[in-house]
Amino acid sequence: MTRLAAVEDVFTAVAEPHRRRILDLLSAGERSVGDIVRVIHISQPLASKHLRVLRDVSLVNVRSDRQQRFYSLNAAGLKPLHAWAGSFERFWNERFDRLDAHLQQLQTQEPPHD
Amino acid sequence: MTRLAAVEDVFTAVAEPHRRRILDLLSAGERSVGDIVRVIHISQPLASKHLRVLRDVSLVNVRSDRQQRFYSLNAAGLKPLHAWAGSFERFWNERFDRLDAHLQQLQTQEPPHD
DNA sequence: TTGCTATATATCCAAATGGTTATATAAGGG
DNA sequence: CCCTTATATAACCATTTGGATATATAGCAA
Repeated sequence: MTRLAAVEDVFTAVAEPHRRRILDLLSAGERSVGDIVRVIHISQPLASKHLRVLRDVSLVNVRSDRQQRFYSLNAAGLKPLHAWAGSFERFWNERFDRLDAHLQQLQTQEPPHD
Repeated sequence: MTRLAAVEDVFTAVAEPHRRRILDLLSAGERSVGDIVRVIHISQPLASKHLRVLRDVSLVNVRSDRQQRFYSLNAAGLKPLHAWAGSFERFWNERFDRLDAHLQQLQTQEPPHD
């Protein structure tokens, strides 16, 4: 494949544990590369590499200040992932059993007069 | 790493598009391997390979009937993924702005008498 | 200029991964 | 028994990937 769809890329980007930890960290606010290196305990080139991946799928943004690059979270990219996983919610959430039954009733039977 | 934690495995298992399509298919009910092959349009060995991965992370179950193996969804394994992505929900869901403010108020101020 | 700091990129490598083809296994039918 | 069907596994291959190491780039300070 020449170019993966952005949504698929998000799934693979998030499959890497270090990258998830970076996103978790950034959820508390923007961080410089040096900060990330110190907190996540990975080498600087590896951090840059992972940040590049996250940037390519638009999960993070960068801001330059002097020699530093401050990365910030762009969590909207996680929405499809959350939505996809959420489409299975009824399988583990009991509340949805009721809802499913209700929706099926609406589909099968006539609409209630009330 | 010798052995990945189950939760991490779920993230990587779900990163593969074919495997997501298999899970989507199984959400409608159990399917034999042959059914999956026909619907997803992949070779039989590849289907078995992907199903093995999904089984190893307990995202699917198998049932034997004569020569056939019927795979069914075990969606509970997706719960951590959904929860993780959901922890970022406030970044794209406006409702959570209100909720955040409310929770912070509860933390900061005294509990209401009512 | 030289040198220091912060970050990105290039290069390389071992391991993992998706995929194919061939083969094994197992269950039924003749 | 042989033959077909259904599925799993083995062997193999090309590509990707996480990671380390070395180098480049850019900003700033002396």
